[in-house]
Amino acid sequence: MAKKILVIDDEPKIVEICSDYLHAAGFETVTAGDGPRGLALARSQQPDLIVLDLMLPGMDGLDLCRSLRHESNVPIIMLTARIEETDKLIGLELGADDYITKPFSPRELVMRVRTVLRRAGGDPSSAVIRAGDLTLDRSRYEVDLPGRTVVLTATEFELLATMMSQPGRIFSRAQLLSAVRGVAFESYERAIDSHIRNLRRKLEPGEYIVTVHGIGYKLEG
Amino acid sequence: MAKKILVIDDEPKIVEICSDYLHAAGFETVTAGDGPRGLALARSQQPDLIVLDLMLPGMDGLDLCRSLRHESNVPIIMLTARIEETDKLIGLELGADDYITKPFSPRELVMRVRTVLRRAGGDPSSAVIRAGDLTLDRSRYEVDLPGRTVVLTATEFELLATMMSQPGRIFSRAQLLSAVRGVAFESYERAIDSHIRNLRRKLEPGEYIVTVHGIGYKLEG
DNA sequence: ACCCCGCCTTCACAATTTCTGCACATATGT
DNA sequence: ACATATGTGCAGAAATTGTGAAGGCGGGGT
Repeated sequence: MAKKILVIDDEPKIVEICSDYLHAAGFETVTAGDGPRGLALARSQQPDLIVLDLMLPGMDGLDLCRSLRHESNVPIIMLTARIEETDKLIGLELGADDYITKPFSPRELVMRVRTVLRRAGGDPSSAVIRAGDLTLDRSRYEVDLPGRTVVLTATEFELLATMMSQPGRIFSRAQLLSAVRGVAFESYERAIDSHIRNLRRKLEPGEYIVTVHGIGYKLEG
Repeated sequence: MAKKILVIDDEPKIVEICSDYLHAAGFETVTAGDGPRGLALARSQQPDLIVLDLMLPGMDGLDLCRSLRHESNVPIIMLTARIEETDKLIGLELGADDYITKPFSPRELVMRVRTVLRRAGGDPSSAVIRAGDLTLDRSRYEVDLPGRTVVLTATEFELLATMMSQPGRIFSRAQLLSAVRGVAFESYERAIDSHIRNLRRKLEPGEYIVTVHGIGYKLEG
């Protein structure tokens, strides 16, 4: 299946060129000319990668990048006008996966897109997972939320990690159970309810876990 | 002076990507495509840090990791395949300084390399590790804490040194055992419990060692 | 060679933490 | 209002860790 790339830039020319070359390289593309529309498309289209201009009218690319990072782990390639800005980007630890300085050749763009996709494409379980203002660190077995660190039990931790790996996706109790206890584990599915409750209590007053009546649970997203 | 990084992986593309980004980040790099060559380079080049793929032709990455550990204290970052659902502790069983799951982003690699180097950096000449209140002196097999000096046994010392090398990071019993006994010695994992207990008693009344139920132990931090 | 002593390992059992299963109260959707 | 699904409190079950004690092994001294 073709990977979907979202291109966000205020210069129609740039957008068109990027889109054309990415198409030619076998990618599906979606485009936006400003920040707000880009953010909306990122949410509705769930692209596999985003190419984002640093300078945008209406919403700064920097803010947009930060917003996007809060909701998903989608790979982002930043387009920057100057080399100096590049240093800032790295220094700020924006969370972009790569950057390209303008002017750039379309060939280079395609190459970078392929490269980033190859190594960042859908990795559900790295040591650190972020979703919204939750940050989960496997190597420390801790979850940070604004202002404090929460200690979770192993089961609660795996439960949260599973949901955080794909914010917004709905998981059935059976799926959550197998994620926590390994495959084919016969048990009372509603034991999950108890763990969800304990998790919610520890995450208070935040409302992170959403109940989907009749289906299961999901992380807000 | 630029730090020298040795990258060992059988996939030329991976090696190239790592090498490029490390170069861009100001490191000097040396590369090897298989285990034996990697071991030889580690000996002849004496790199400041090694990035090592877990899966290698000719010589398993894990064996190589152990061999390297026997000869020097060079920091090692392991590259591992995607974590299986059932194997939530794969990262803890490696006995390396850190690990990264593939696919990974270049910023993540560079960040981890910097972190590990900073951790291991200190002054190589004085075998002293500090973490919070604790100061550990390898040349004397002693630990200083506020107000007094405690004498430890060899096992207790290595145990504490391992945890102090990365405060806050969790270590499984298996990992602590291999850190203390060199390799993954087949032995009763809960022997670690006894040493932890003895360590705690000697460190009283401080609460330095934290139990993470179902996972292992870690140093506060 | 023999004994003593410190250290590591192992075991059995107690203490503690976490998980599961229920019963019943609430909430949701038709 | 009815049928179904979810939230909650709790107690027993299950799993994990803490602890004290005993045995093994090896080094040093006699």
